[in-house]
Amino acid sequence: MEKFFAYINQLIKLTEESGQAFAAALKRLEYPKGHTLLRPGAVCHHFYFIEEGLTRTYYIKNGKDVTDWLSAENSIAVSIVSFLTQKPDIRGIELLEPSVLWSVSYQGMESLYAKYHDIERLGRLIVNSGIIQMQQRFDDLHFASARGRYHRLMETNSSIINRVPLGMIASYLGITQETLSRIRSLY
Amino acid sequence: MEKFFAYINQLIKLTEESGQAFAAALKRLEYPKGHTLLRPGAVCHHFYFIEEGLTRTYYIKNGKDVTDWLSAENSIAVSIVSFLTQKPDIRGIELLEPSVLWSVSYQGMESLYAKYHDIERLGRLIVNSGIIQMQQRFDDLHFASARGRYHRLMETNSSIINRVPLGMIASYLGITQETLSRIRSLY
DNA sequence: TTTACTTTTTGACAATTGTCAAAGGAATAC
DNA sequence: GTATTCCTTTGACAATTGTCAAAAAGTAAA
Repeated sequence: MEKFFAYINQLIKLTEESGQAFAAALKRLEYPKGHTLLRPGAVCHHFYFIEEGLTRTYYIKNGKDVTDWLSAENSIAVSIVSFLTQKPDIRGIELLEPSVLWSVSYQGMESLYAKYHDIERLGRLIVNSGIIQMQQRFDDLHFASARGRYHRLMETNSSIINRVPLGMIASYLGITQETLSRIRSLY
Repeated sequence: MEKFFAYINQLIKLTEESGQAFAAALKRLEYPKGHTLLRPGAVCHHFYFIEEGLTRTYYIKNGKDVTDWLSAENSIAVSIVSFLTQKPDIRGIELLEPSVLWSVSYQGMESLYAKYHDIERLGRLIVNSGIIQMQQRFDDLHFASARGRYHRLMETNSSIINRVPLGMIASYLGITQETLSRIRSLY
């Protein structure tokens, strides 16, 4: 739990009371590789802080498996639109490694938001950082060649690349596995 | 101002006091076509609600002008990452039509957040809707052909398409103007 | 080890999209 | 109304990436 609170403390210092209320809303989870956190087509009722491990958010498009997002230690895994709207989404979440997670429910967050101003602020700041991450991802994807996208990912997330099968990296970058394999063979 | 409050009321009902404080932080602006709201490379100190008109967020990449976002009446124009981080960003914002805007400063929002819990919630909900929009845009761009992206834009934003030069639509979709022109000639 | 399964690479070819150049059109200013 | 500028289309060709198929390499289980 300290890891999660270290993450939160980067965003805001909660009061003693808020911090305890927040801690009470957390649930520790431990699952093996391959475990499904969210079934595709379901509503995302929780978000997960990853203390240890690796998760993949994905969906099936035209019969093909597409990796939408990868989250490792000290970051958050969630099907963000489904969580915010509490509506079903095609995205599912699975574990690529055995993981230790802290889950927080949508209802739990709503209760905390209503009761504690500073947790409402925390929620806002978490979504802020989500927007910043999405914008960076978007910029990478928008105007760069397949090779450029791969090399940029190498620079910024090389540790994750070696923990994930090539096909998943390829669809994450918006290219085919064959193209990525060829890019890698060239340098 | 009613238009802006109608927009806000879809997200949350502010208290009388909060509503008045928020209203006091608004500034009405009226500018001609071509006016620059934010210079590329500067820090985005304000966001703008568009009562009437059309704005374009753009940046220069490899010497080419890239349209990043288009916002029309009843929506918000902002260089989101720069606004949230208060750091410079390559994005600029300009008016594509004479426009009536309501601006809110970063500092103004911070003061309101600190004082009013419900405005902090409003801020969170506005960012939520921003992330949902970005995700939709991202999904469109990630796995669809140039033609598919154009047709989807036609379905969802046909009104904007006819108000914006083709080259700007093309870079918004991540394709060249020539390719878009050819797509359109085919149906 | 042997087998079965998954992941990665390679080849041949097709489809999509980009680049460069030039010509039409449309809008605006004088 | 003509000139000027901006916007859009078209052509020819090149570059990038995708598709389909198969082989090779790596991993895990029996």
